Amino acid sequence: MGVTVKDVASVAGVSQATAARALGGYGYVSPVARRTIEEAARTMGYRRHAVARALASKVTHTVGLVVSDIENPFFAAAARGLSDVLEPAGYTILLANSDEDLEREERLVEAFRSRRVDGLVVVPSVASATPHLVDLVAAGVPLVLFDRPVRKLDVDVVMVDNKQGASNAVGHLIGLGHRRIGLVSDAPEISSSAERIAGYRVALRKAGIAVDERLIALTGSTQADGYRGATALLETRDRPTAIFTANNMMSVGTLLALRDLGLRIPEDVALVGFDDLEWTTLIEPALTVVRQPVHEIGRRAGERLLARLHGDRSAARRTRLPTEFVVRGSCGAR
Amino acid sequence: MGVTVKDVASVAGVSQATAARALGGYGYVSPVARRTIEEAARTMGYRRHAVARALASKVTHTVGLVVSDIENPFFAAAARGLSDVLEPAGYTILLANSDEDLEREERLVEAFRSRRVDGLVVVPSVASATPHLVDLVAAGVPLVLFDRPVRKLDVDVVMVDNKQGASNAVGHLIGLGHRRIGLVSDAPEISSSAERIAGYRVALRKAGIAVDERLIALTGSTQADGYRGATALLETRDRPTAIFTANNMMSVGTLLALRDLGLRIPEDVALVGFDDLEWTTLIEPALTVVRQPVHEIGRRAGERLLARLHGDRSAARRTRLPTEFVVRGSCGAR
DNA sequence: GTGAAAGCGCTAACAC
DNA sequence: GTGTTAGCGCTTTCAC
Repeated sequence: MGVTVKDVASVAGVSQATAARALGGYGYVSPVARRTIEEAARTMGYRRHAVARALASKVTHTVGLVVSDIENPFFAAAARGLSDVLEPAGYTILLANSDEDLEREERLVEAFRSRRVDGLVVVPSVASATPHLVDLVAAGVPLVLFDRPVRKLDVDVVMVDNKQGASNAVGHLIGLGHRRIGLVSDAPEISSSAERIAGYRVALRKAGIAVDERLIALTGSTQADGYRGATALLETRDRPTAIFTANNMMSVGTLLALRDLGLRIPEDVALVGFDDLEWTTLIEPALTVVRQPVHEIGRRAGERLLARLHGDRSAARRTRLPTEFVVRGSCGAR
Repeated sequence: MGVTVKDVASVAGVSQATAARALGGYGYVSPVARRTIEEAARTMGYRRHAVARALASKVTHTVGLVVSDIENPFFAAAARGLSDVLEPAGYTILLANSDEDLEREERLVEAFRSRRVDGLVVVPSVASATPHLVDLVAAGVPLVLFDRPVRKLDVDVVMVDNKQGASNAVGHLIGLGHRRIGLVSDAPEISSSAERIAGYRVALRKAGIAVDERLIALTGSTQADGYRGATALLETRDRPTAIFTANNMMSVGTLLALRDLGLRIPEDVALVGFDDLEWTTLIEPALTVVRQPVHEIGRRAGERLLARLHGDRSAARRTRLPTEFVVRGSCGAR
């Protein structure tokens, strides 16, 4: 069916090796032969067979990406950033969603390995070094962790300074006079969330405010979970005067809860969220947020992976990008 | 480095062919042999080599997905839907962004073909039958078009009834008494947009209202473009009393323009948008929208592709999913 | 049911 | 520079 290097070679009147060199872009080929071969290839409709090439060369020029859910704007943006650096470099991205489920993540990583990806970028579901990642690293497959580190796994990580970002946000609220500040977050098993929770605690402690555990709502990862968490906090008789939400899903859920309870922002409850999305300036008042450099995270991860793919054997690097605190109306500062 | 079928075979004391049959899950193998082989494979850490398998069997179990931009929530949701049906079926998705650019799209499709994907799902940048897609179809590679059809290309398409959706929306606005209804859309070269524009015209015509071309702002695909388009419409002395935006990007741009001009919704200008996203109920008033079944579109595309992959040779099918008109505050109906 | 042998289409030594 | 010759790891006839 398809035109092979061999076919092109025989038409061009050269050996398969020469045709392969010309078509594959490696080794020496005389300009004359090259032209003849390329001409033949074009008229014959030759198309490089990446699968055969990969089998012979042991390099697939594919990279696996495992995110929690590509529908989460944060991961979509990061995926885009990653693609923007990997694709021009000749790599194709294999995409999969883990839904924060370890078993799924294991299956996906395994599927990618059997497809012999040259490297992997994964958003780890759990913070401890699970076998599927340890084995991967032991086998020498380049791995870049995205958004979250994994304990005792010495690989490149690209993430933001979650603790600092959260602490800034909560500190800002404290500066505004708030003492009872609620936190709505998803599970601390997700290490980025754990760091944000830690940042929340640090800011309070630094201000000499005792952490009231009843003001901390730890829940699932969905918007509905955020809604429930926020509602629980808000329905107590001694409700918080301000809330910090640990990610965009929690922000949406909390916003909805606030509305359903008829609470005004920032008069009744001040709000600061993590993640800056398009709609944050569309709502009234606009949401004060901790903004992450979403594309940059993806790009950096791509660059780190490319370096490894190009043979960089230096020590694992932990890239911590700074967050930006964007003050708008919801915190009550204006 | 890696453990091969051959290695497993020699340890298990069978021929390579038998081991391959047991490990590959095809052909006959006695229960006894199978157990021995699987046991050996497990202890030796055998991992199937999908690349070699693909070369030999001519089936890669990979599917290429080309979207305009994975960051657009519409495409992210569709990608998720696609993944939800393809992944359980054993397929891996190769993802790429075309940015509505034909040349990029061509390069990406070519890259996927050289990787011998079993099938492709693409959101075509242009509505006319360009060679890269025609050749693909001629070569017998299953192709499913996503969101938009391509003229004279007889392949499966999964999309929504854009014209009907747009016409409903505009008709609703007319029913509310509006006569000067503006339209903010991206380029009509994008056929889904062309259909929405057509729906807008149809609704007006049906109501006996002459289409005023000055009320139609055709612009680029970004939110900034939408902002510019809406601003242009709104700054005329005889501005529209209502606006219909053809997609989520245009909606955001228009919302921002409205705010910057100090115009209230729906008092000064009523608004209805295409696409229903999370934030549409977060803003005040909530946005009245034409909702697309985003996941369903992706899932259907996946099912169509699976059918083709499984040998379905029936006539190309055009799946048109219905949209849903969701009335909220921005249109002024409440 | 199992084995031998011939590829799949390409890269990679190595000799010329 | 170019050709020869082995594979890469698996599937796939086709005998037995």
